[in-house]
Amino acid sequence: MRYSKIPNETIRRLPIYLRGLAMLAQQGERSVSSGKLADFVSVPPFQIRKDFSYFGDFGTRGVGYDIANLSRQIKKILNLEPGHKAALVGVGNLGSAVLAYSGFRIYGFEVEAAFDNDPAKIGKKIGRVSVEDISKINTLARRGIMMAIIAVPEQTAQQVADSLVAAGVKGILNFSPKRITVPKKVKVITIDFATDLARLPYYIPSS
Amino acid sequence: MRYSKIPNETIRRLPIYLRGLAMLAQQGERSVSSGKLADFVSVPPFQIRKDFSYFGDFGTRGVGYDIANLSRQIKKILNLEPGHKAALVGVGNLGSAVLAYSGFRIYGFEVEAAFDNDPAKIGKKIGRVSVEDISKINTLARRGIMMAIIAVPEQTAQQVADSLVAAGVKGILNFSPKRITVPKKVKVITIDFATDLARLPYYIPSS
DNA sequence: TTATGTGAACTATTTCACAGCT
DNA sequence: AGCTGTGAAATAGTTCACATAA
Repeated sequence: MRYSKIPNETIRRLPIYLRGLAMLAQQGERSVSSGKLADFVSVPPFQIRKDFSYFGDFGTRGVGYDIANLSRQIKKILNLEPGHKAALVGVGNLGSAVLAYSGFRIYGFEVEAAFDNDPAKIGKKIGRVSVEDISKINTLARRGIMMAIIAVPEQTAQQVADSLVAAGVKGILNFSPKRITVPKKVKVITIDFATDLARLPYYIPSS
Repeated sequence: MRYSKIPNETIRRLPIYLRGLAMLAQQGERSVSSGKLADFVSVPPFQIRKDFSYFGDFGTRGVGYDIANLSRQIKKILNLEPGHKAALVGVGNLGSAVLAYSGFRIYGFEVEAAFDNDPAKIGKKIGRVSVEDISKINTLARRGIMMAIIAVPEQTAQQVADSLVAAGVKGILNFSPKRITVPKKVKVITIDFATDLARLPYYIPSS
């Protein structure tokens, strides 16, 4: 089944596997079976094997997968080069949480730039980055930043998306519930936690 | 096809429709066709009609859907009674963003309680709620709160989940990347934005 | 006319069972 | 003996075309 069409769901799971592998490596493990990895990531073993099988033979029969090698392969598939840079737009509570979050590191990411339109925030240093005026978004291309995180109020989300696209950004992680419109070649992933919360009661039996 | 098994994906889309309807209502519209709603929510019209058809005949042929009625029906399906209460655990940047977010309102939600283990935060009033000591989680049942949002560092996420389950919580929105383990009857929805960011480069052509 | 509701075809994804290496 | 890799079956979800009702 090698090199056939890859399910989107498989791509969605790869970063989860990567984190599981990072945890196992940290525990000093060198190799892992699909069964053991399954316990870490809550994905059934046959699903894990099938997912990997789309890309190649990464394991050794009777043994399992070499953690370092498998991690390298997944990173290659996902295009995760070390030192990948992302920009953040909107340094409110949510944006600050994103800036403070260290969980991007295992994916080789760094949030390298932050923008806001609030003069009180511009110039402030949060963690390792200084907050820049939102009008400076147009410098992203020359700084080699092609991914951005939108964490602004929904009224300004589309406008920010337009600036980002104009600045050459190719991928956007969008926290605003407003569906933003971008050219087809730009990939948008939206995280909308109000809708996620809203479907929780459906799965709760009585009340 | 009425009353047959409902796709999970349909349930996932219902809150999105609800927001679209709320926006249309705010613009003074009283009725809407699947085609017009499609423009608002970026879901194709036939998908919208099919989704509704699992639950009943909500529209009028040749006319469309009555916005007020359709909203009421969707809320009933999702079990969204007005005044639904949720608790927040972890009042860091992310938790504060959740507390400040007004987008829950159209779903009839209110974040009614907030907990943290930091003495500097306990007792502080953020928006309408006072931060309580995390040991008070056990009061949730008697306060009629059955849903919770976990926004704590991943090391403590499982422990918090255990307390919440012990306190009778039936649904959890989990922002920590650690897969938390709960009894089967408790529904967990995980939002893991690092993994979402990590698959963005896959969809970006060159680099 | 106009727009819904839906069976049927199609496509995507998961699950299983087991052959095949090490 | 143990664990991977994968075809084939089963399940889930999407898309279409059109009969049907206002």
